Amino acid sequence: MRVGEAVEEKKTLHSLKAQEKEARRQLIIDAAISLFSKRPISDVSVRDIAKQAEISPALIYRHFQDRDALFVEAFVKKSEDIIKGFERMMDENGQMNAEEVGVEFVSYLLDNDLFFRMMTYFMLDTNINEKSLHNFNENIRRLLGMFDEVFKDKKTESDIRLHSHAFFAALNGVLITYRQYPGRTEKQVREHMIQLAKIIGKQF
Amino acid sequence: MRVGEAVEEKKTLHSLKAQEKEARRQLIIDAAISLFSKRPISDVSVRDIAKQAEISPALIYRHFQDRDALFVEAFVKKSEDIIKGFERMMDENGQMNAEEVGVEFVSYLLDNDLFFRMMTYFMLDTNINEKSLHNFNENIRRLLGMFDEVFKDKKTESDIRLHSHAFFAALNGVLITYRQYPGRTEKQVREHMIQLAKIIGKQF
DNA sequence: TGTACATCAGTGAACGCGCGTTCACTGATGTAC
DNA sequence: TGTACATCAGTGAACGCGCGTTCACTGATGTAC
Repeated sequence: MRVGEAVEEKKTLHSLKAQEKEARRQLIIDAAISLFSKRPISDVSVRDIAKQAEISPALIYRHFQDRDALFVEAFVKKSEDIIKGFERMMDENGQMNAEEVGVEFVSYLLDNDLFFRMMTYFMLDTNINEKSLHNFNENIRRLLGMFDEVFKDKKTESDIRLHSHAFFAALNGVLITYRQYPGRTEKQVREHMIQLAKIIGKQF
Repeated sequence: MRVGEAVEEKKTLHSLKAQEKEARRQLIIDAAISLFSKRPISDVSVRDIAKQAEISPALIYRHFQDRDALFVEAFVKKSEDIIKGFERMMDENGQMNAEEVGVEFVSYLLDNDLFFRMMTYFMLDTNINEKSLHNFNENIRRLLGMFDEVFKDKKTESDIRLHSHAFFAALNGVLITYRQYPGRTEKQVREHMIQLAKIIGKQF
């Protein structure tokens, strides 16, 4: 039994260690996210992140292969948080029609504008590794699942997913296209986007 | 009269000079565009552009205030070219309904993918000066004008522009959202986007 | 027509900087006997 | 229980590089008298 106990304890110690390591990893990722929220992603350096996390830059390379790997993990984690937040909001609101969902979606993503800043940043040139990409796609699929709910009574089975795709893309387009509307205040931009979301929602 | 002639000649010489200068400017801009087409915009340096234009890097600063000014001019020029190309295509095709326009738009911008790469690049952090922004907006307005044509019989006056905005944004969204569809070939992505453009076109 | 001077496109090399990443080391903790 | 050794998180400084931009200069062309 003693041998068994020893092994048990060793396992626990090891897993505690692993947990600590994971926690430190997350601290680094959180530091990155915090900086991404404050300024353009391309202006954030490894040194900046180390400083924010109050560690040496060298330590980052004990947790991540390179700068890109850290950036991608931060992106995937923050996306997940944002999508989960939207999910929670949808649950609270209960059943909604397309117009209402559209308005909620646009409004929520205007409040969480890092989502699109990250999306566009990573679309431009970064190569995302298999595992992170899979993780990210899982989140997007959940998001599309929420859109499916809207159409589930009105369309035939095979059309549902296609309409979700189209609706989702259309709302993304509103958010991206009018982001920097010249000569309009932030509030006016928001109102215009919501108006467009309503128009699109009505059609679907 | 002699004096008058002299002035006339001087003017001409001066304007010839100015034309030459403008031509050299355009060569630099074209070199930039040519590199943007080949690789990620953020990977293109002033030295690269100088090399492509077969001039010294220092000369670029005799024509442009700084790197960003050159990048923005290249962006505005190429956007204009692409939008003009679309305009020409629309003219050739004659009157079209929303579904047809949607498919043409998506298809054309897939062939000219630099447009969205530039759009997203410049949306992220670059500050565009007043004059260039004005120029760019003029082009976008012409584009929206083409969309107006689609709705001009079906909607009331005040609704036309709003519907153009919504339709334009929705199609942009399709192009941006499914750009990097995991596990699909370029051809499959194109087909999916066109399918979505049709769905959106039908609703409008 | 000839000459002194001004202008300006154009250059290659250098400046100064910040970046991602690695090096060589420290010191705390765990392990084996 | 004490001691020698292994492991590994963590560090500050350094490496090497490429960037945007400027410097100090050249040489061709135009201008004035």
